Amino acid sequence: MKTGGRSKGAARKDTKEALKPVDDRKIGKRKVAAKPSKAKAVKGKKDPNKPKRPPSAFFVFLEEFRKTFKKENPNVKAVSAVGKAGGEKWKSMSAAEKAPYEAKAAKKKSEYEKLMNAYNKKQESSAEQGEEGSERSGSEVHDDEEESEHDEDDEDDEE
DNA sequence: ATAGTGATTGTTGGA
DNA sequence: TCCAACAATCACTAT
Repeated sequence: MKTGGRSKGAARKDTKEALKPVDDRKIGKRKVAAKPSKAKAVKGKKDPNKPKRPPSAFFVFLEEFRKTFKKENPNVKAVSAVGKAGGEKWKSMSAAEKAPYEAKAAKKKSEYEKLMNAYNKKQESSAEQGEEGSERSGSEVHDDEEESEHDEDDEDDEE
């Protein structure tokens, strides 16, 4: 039944280029700017619910890659080495290989949205409501391996 | 001693 | 629409 349910995926070829304004153009140093967090955070309020950005598929792959890389190169002590090697390999991987990583990344995003929801709710609700250590709610997530990834659309459309 | 840096790409959110 | 900053990691280095 994918004849009718073909909403996203194809038909976005035109915007594809538009969506990709930068291929590998150096916009500048993406280095993280000053981080007045820790030192300042100590004084300011702590945001235990502050959801950090979900790791992209690349990071998911990188995490595993790091282990392998370090395992074969225990002498390498440069994060840049793993990053470069990982990035190179990542580009070498096919969409099919990245699929599982992307799937995981997709899930991470789902959780991120959920965390954000709670984070927003908290902020909107009240600054303090007595949850500083009063986390006693059985909100155990069911980590079932039930992924509904059955939307394998076309993957051959890569010029 | 603390925290910032270096390098990778992707994702997300803001302007 | 587009850009910019940040996500992990780990040893080193600067103040």
